[in-house]
Amino acid sequence: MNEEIRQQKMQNIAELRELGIEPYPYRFSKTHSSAKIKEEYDYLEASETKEDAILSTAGRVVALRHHGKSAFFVLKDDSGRIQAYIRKDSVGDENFKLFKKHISLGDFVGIEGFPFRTHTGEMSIYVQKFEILSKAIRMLPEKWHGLKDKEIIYRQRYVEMLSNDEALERFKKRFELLRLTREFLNQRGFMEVETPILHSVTGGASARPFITHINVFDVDMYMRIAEELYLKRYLVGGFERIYEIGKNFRNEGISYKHHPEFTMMEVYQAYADYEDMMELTEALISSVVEKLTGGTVIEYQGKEIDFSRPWRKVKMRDFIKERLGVDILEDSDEALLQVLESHDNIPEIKERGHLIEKLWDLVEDELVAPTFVLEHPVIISPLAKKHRNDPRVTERFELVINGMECANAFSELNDPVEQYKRFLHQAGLRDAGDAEAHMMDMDFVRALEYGMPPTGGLGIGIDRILMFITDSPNIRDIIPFPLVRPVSFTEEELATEQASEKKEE
RNA sequence: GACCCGCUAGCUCAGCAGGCAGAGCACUUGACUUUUAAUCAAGGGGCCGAGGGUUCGAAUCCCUCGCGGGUCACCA
Repeated sequence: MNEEIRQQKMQNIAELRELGIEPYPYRFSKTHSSAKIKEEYDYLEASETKEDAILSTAGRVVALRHHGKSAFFVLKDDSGRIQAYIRKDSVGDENFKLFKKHISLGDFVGIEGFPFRTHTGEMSIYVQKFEILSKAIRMLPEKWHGLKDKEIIYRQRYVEMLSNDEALERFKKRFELLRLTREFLNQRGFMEVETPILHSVTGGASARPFITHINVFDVDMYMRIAEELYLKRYLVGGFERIYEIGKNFRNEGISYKHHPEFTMMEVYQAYADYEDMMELTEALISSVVEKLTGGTVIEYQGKEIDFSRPWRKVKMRDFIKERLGVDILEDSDEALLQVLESHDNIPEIKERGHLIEKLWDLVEDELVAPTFVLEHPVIISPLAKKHRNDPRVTERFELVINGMECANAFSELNDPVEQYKRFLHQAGLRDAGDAEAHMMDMDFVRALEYGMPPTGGLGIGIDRILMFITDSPNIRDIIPFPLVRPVSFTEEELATEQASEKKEE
């Protein structure tokens, strides 16, 4: 970074200490957020003051305009921005000199004063006292264009948050979504539970896991790829309505819709089936979308997406047959492969399940509005119950929005013998080189042998839903601290080291 | 993993027929007591991502590497 500016900042801090002013003090009594001030004194007319309403607020200085014997500055806090006005005759000569010399863009400042509205109508605080709360050494990104460098945005998200107001709002929406989801489920009588993240056998999804090592047992373990199998153990144990919101880890590629570490919400309801889960999905997602965007029709990357209920339902078999002319239940492997070849989309593993998944991928993009895709074949659904009317398919659905899979649910398979057979088939695929096939989980089979009630289960990809709500083109935009390739910090260390030596002097 | 694009001041970006490294904001100094992308005057600031090559001369052309972005492939 700019060494000259850094030196100036360090010099500035040293001077403050000489004046007996601590640049990093301990606390400040903040009575009002910026938003609260604007709300509470909204009635003030232009040029009107409210001198008897002494209040205090604090935030980061994000704009500063000196005018000789007065100055305007803007404090940013987590509710917004508020302008402050300071003048020589309001704080005294000494304090004003201190302000001019030692308050810079980027610093945290606490102020006390009263609200007023300027001639031009801007709600402001007339500063009577101010206090340095934390000095910044680094310079803020440009005020007008904001921060645009994707590398800084992803690697130093805090810089994006502090400089681009939109970023703070985007992440507030993320946590608001989590809050609303919990509220919705709690209201329906679901209890939030937790399951392990370190698994000796991991399952519940088709994915490559991360491998880690536990020293006390001296064995490798997996980071979970799904919460599913442990949540169902709760059902065996006697819980009836549970959910978990947590991180899953999949050691696979990164794309605009894939991130190795992502947030999944899974819900399980005893005595329910996939139809009930469909109702739950529709109700939950349309409710949070409406609360967070203010409507049921959203604009996503210039495209209109309508979340109004009820959502469209298509059977996987029918949709593929309609678009590609091939029947995934009746036609031979060769016939399926032929269609894939004609679309230049040949899977590495030529097993029937993979062929079906590949065929689906070809048509999935056509679904823009939220659509339930129903009745996946048994072969690609090792944890779902067979359909009550057709043993070739399962009672399962996936929710597709704008070509992206956002939820997955089924009437949970609870027949232990059947589950064992399904695992065996998957184990066969693993042996044949499919690294994403499910692992045999004998403890889970044993759990089912004790009896699990008929259960509806549902998983929702929280990040993807959030992409639509915030109109974000890339999943990394709504993951606060996305995975980045590690880099060295030699330059940063050197600069800080020099500063620390200077401080010792 | 393959292909394409990018990397120049703290930030946003020019400069790429090869010829002294630029602007705006930010920073420093000064003026200014209702500004809001404040204004005015003066000034400082660069390993042009790294390394190698071509050339009298490279930010600019070529090669290798690093980091990032996008598209495709695998995956939710």
